[in-house]
Amino acid sequence: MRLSKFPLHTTKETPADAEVVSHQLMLRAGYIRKLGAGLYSWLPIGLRVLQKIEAIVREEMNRAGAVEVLMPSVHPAELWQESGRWQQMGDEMLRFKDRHHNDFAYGPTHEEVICHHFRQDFRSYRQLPVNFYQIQTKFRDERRPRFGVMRAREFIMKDAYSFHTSKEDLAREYQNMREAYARIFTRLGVDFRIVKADSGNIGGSASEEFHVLAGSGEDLLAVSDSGPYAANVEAAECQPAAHPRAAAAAALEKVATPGQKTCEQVSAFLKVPLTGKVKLLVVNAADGGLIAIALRGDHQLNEIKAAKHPKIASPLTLATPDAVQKAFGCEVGYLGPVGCPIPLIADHAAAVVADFVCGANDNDHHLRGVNWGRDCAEPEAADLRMVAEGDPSPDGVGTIKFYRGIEGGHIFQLGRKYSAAMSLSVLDDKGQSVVPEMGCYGIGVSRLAAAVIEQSHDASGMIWPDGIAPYRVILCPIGMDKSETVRVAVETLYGELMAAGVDVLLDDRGNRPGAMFADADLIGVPHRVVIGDKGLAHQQYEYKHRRGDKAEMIPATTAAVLEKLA
RNA sequence: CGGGGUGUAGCGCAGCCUGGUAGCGCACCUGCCUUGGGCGCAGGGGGUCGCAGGUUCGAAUCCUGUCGCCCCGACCA
Repeated sequence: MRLSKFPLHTTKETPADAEVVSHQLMLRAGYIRKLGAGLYSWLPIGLRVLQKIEAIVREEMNRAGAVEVLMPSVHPAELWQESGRWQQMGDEMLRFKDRHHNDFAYGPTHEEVICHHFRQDFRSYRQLPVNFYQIQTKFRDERRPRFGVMRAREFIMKDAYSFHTSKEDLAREYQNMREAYARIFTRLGVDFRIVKADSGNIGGSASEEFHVLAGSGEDLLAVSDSGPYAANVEAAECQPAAHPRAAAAAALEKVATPGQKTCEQVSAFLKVPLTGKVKLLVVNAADGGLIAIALRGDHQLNEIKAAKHPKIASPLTLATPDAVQKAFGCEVGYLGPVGCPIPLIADHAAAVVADFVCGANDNDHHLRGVNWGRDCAEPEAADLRMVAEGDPSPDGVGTIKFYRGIEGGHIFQLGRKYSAAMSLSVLDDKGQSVVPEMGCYGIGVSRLAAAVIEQSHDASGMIWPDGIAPYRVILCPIGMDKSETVRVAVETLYGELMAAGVDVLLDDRGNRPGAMFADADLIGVPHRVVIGDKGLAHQQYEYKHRRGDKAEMIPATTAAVLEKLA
């Protein structure tokens, strides 16, 4: 492609509202343009990258035995009412009516639609397993779209849905997809981790996320420093303490702590470490009443784990200050387990603290030297807290270290949640009707383009791996308009590279060298060849890799350039 | 959804407090010049100041309403 015929619009200045580097660079390099909040157009140069990522995804999905389909973005409401998600999805699902006043949704995901098609055509176990995938536009009306295409409302997703006659076969396909995903992420050239995940809204049992590691990532990952364990902090378990609780040594004592409400304040005021304090949170219980959760002073509640506890209301909601005042007769800052008027569950770590400090259930007072079993009832213990950096890994190998990641893929074993709700069935080999097991597997294709940039850029711009670069090589002729020698040389090279099937970009706009180099660096083309009178005088081109800091002279032949690309 | 901010040329911004000819940089057009890291000089085009009301002789500027966008939080693929 000749740049003189290609609409490339780069800027020196960074748009004011772009926060993360990928968003800034995609705007500056003319990859994307904003249409509205969370809505982006892909311009020609950006679309080439998107299509190359799609091509890799398509190749690996096909290789893994999945078959491609294409389903509509617009879904009749009836399907979503049938699964029950018309109500559950809330405002995240965009809804509208057609001219007949019938309800529709713009699909945020396609379980309902694929299930509908499955039941139209599938009757026998002989037709299974099957795995359908598509690469298609989704819309999720995020409350706060941000970071450009990294968290857009409309985005491109590869979603796949598999159907099986047994859990074992589902587990086999899940593993197959896991391997396909690992190949995809590897081919994209990114540093990634596969982590255990909470399955959230989609539901189902086993689920893992594929995260591209990046400081700007919105997810926090708990990864063992020396073992295989890796989980999203939302899903990371915490093991009960390996050591039993120490025996009570201190006497119970009530102390005045005027105005000291937070654990940090009390800890500093009484000069006890945060780990020697127990705090109480009051949340709404599953039975409609209140329930107290005891955590060690330095720990945070994991709301997802807590909401799964049978005694706690789901979704988890904090009790109002008024409700707490009414139940405890004091403010939120002075709660403690001694004389707790409502049921109490303690996190494993809080349950093994001895001689601890806690609120006295009396304004401006705390207790010290408190011990479970002696001063209050032995608590029911559960895993309720957020994992912390430095914790032992739950699998016993290594300690937990935190990383930030961008979720690029998510795989689920759904089980029969949707197949049962949508009344799917096939006959098995004994003529019995069975509800198929389902898996689903997603990749955020447009998000991955941004994620790669987050991991691979420098002060001058993007740095694409060869496999997904918009063009692999850019030719920069110096003084092309003046020098016939340069013009002939670069035209010849350009023609021969095109003939060799190389994605080559020729900067024939007549710019000065500085401007050409700045654009080449910004758009991230991995290989650059400079053709000038100086080099040609010695039958040489100048070659530079985008990652290299120095250029080198190579023979002025197409073969020498092709060798660099190999 | 709660809190904060912002809307002036394609982009980045000043002007607003204290009402009186709408400006700067980049980009764009023309000419000359220049050609190894976003050249230089000269000339030029482009804005109903988000929208709707109001106050005023006069509103980008003051008032009211409304919409868009951004940030923080909560929530969530």
